[in-house]
Amino acid sequence: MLQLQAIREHKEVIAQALTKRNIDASTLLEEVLQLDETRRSKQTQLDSTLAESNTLSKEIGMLFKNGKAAEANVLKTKTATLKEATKNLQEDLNSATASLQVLLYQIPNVPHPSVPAGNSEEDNEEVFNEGEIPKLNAKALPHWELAKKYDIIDFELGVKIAGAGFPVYKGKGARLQRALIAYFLDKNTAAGYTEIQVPHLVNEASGYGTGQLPDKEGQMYHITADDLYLIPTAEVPVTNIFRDTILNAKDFPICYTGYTPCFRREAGSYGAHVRGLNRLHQFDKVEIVRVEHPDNSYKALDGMVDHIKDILRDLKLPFRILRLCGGDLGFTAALTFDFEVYSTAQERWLEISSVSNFETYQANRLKLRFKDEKGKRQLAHTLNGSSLALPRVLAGILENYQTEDGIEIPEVLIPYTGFDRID
RNA sequence: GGAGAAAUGGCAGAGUGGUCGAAUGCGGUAGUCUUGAAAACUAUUGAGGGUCACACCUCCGGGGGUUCGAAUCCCUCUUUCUCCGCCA
Repeated sequence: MLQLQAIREHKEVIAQALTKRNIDASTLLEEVLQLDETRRSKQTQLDSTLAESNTLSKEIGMLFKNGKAAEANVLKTKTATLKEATKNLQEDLNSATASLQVLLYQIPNVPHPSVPAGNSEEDNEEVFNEGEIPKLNAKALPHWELAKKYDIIDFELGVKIAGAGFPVYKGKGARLQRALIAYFLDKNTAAGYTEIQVPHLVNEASGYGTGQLPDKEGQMYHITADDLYLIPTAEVPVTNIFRDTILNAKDFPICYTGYTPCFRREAGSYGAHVRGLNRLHQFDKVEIVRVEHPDNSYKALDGMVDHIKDILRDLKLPFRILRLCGGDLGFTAALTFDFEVYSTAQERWLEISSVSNFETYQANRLKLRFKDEKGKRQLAHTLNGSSLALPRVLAGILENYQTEDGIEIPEVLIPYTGFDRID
């Protein structure tokens, strides 16, 4: 959520920056300012009415104490009208505040100056590319066929138990999943991230805190009986640790990592690109989350990007990094780098990580602040990234490491799997 | 799931209808003293809105109500603790 003060001061600049997302927010911003104006004037009226009735109440108290009941009763009738006015003003104020909130929820984050203009993923800017794309033999298979051939992932069984998009991992497939999770967590903790385990279900306030609500309402599984949501990413519970908190400047940087399953309804997804592990309703992911001083957040973002590069080098997977264009940028992000691994058998790039700086957008909703050096409170910056999402890493490994008679295991994972090939 | 008790500032803890945004202690910050530190002493120390700055308004778990006036009374929800039941 954008800060009102920023909108008041830089309306034009913000509207201009939002055109990169291909939206014209100028009327919306104008409405926000007008509503804010209304809200403040109602607030002022309410305040002075309350002040008046507070004064009267005190006088009435004094009069009763001094035995002047008659005079007190005269004042009482006066407070009745004030009370009525208070009630109306309070209602006006509440409705102005609520409408303002609704409007603010509709405005996405302002893109960082480096974000390229563009409409779709076609316009994302490749900023880095590394690793040899292996030459596979003609009989190379996509991972869903490999999964069947070596009996390591059973998609049909998942359909029977839950539905499409809920695979069952078996034998070495299951072990490889566990190995990847353990390896990622070890790698992240070695880089200074503190490992935590968080709830996999969150309440509504948490959904609003990180911006999944109301924007992505239909994409989360909602348990109506208890009004809880299954998390679409660990970002939600981990970042919400800091909802309604005031940190000290010396607490930075705050670095957390956690493994969770992620649940996504993926309503509206279809087609060949959702085959196999490419798009699932439930998948595993290890996430990194940072809370930073505003002065340091972009340096932190670079650090996270470097960290993920390092993991992919370890795994010896060919990858590239994209700077997302305005049209492809998530609602809450100011700048996002996507990591993609090349799937040789599918002959396409698979997104395996997304690293973003949200600046104060989430912090404003979360009320995540810190006391700066002068003791003044200001909003912190939040960042997060996948480190990494399992299914497509698994797909990349299966496809790129396949040989005619088995699948090799990347060297760094062997201590975790306890085997060096699947055959 | 049943019965009972509770929820107050960073923490502990007073406050049962008016001058309470809230005693006191601890903690934090600044200062005095000291070569330095500790101790002691002094001052200061919650959040949000609003204002150029004041004023002013709101907040004692959340929501609603009674009252001229609510931390204090009533209703409701949530959470915590104790006992019983169940249980990985």
